[in-house]
Amino acid sequence: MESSTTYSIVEALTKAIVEHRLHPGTKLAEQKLADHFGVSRTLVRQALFQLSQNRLIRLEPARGAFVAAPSVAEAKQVFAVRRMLEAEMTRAFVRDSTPARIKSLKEHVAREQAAVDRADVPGRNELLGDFHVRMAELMGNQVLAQVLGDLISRCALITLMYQSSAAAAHSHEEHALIVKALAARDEVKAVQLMHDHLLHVEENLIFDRKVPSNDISMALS
Amino acid sequence: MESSTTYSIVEALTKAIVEHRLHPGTKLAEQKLADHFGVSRTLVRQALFQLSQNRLIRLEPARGAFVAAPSVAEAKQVFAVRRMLEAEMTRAFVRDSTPARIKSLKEHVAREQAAVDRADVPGRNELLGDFHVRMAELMGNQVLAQVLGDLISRCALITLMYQSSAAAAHSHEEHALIVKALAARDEVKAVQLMHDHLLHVEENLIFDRKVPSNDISMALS
DNA sequence: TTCACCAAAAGTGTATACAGTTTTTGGCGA
DNA sequence: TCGCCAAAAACTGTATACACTTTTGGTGAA
Repeated sequence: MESSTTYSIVEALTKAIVEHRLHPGTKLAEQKLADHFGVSRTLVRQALFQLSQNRLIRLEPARGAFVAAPSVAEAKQVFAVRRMLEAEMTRAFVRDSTPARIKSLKEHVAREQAAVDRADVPGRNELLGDFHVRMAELMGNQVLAQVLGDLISRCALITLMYQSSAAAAHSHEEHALIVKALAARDEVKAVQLMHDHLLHVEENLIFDRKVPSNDISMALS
Repeated sequence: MESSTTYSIVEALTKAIVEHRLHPGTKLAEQKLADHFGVSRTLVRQALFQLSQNRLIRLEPARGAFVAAPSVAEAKQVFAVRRMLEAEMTRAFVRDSTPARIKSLKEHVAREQAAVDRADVPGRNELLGDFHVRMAELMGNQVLAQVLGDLISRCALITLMYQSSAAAAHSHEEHALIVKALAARDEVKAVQLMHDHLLHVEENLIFDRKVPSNDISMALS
């Protein structure tokens, strides 16, 4: 079960949504997607169902699939959960940190820096989210990494939609500070920095945008 | 999209798996399930896909669906994440606790007590898990409640499979102590109790069972 | 002009058909 | 008796068909 074709459709749509080629509210008609990908509606429906579980789209009974437009309230809730989870994750990270783990995080921050330097906005945004998933992975807890990954992809739409470029740069700086505290094994400081970092990201969201458009083929091609 | 029929199949299978009428490793053939529920394979496949996302079953390409048998390692990881999340949740709960919330938790614990008293094992087990979800819901954070609910249902198989009856009773007592600390607004103690509680649940799991059986119709009827 | 209404078009929800793969079975030979 | 292989059966993966619902577009009356 579970073909790679379905997965590739999920990937393509995810990318299109996260990169804003498909705007919130846009209807995703099954037959149009099926034609575009050259498959039957069956596979498209599987993909849409999975995307709905990822909260990237909304399924309305008998009406179809629409690109999600997460509410401000939902965004705040997601960030609240992330603060809970990541504060403790940071604490645990310090408690059994190793030179290899610190090194890996430092390398990640360096990649962020590179993306910022060359003004690679999509690359930078992806790396900024991955920083947090990376920490989870380094702790060797697959479940943690997956849960956190879900949360981050769940608010990916939000951050990418509402985060200013300046705020993104700020995020990168805070990552560097967090790694520094981790390297110093300063538990209290690291936890505090992580907590504040997530608070800052949330505070810097600008909830006042608007976007039209709805051409599926154009967005995907 | 998303019919209630699919949902009812998911419910029925979830119940059967969690209540151990379907044992880990049992194959769930689509046509047999379709016949049993009186629907086409289409709906069964949707249900199976959803169950695989809930980690209650495993989908193997071209081979089919099997009731999941979570590994010990995975169980430990799930509990680690729960400790992280719930420690902070408890902290947040104390910080803005209200008499109504405390009352609601006390009532829940009373229901647990009732289930224990009348030796209602399935009811007790469900309530023991719900205690934690209840806390999340009371905080008014839907996302938190959902994430925690997923984690709990994810290890439902484990706890229900490996938890001794004595350990379950112990869980109930610890819930009562946690509520007491919450009512007293003793943040440090409440967090400590919650942390230890989850540690105890994990420690009391007995990883040495075995089960055969594979008759789908019998398990579901 | 605006609104209500109805028929046609488009779209979703479920069942079924069919191709390709895996599992089972039965028989043959060592 | 056991292992091995091929044919059959069973099952999964994808496409298609069809019923039912929603949307659309236009017509007529207020």
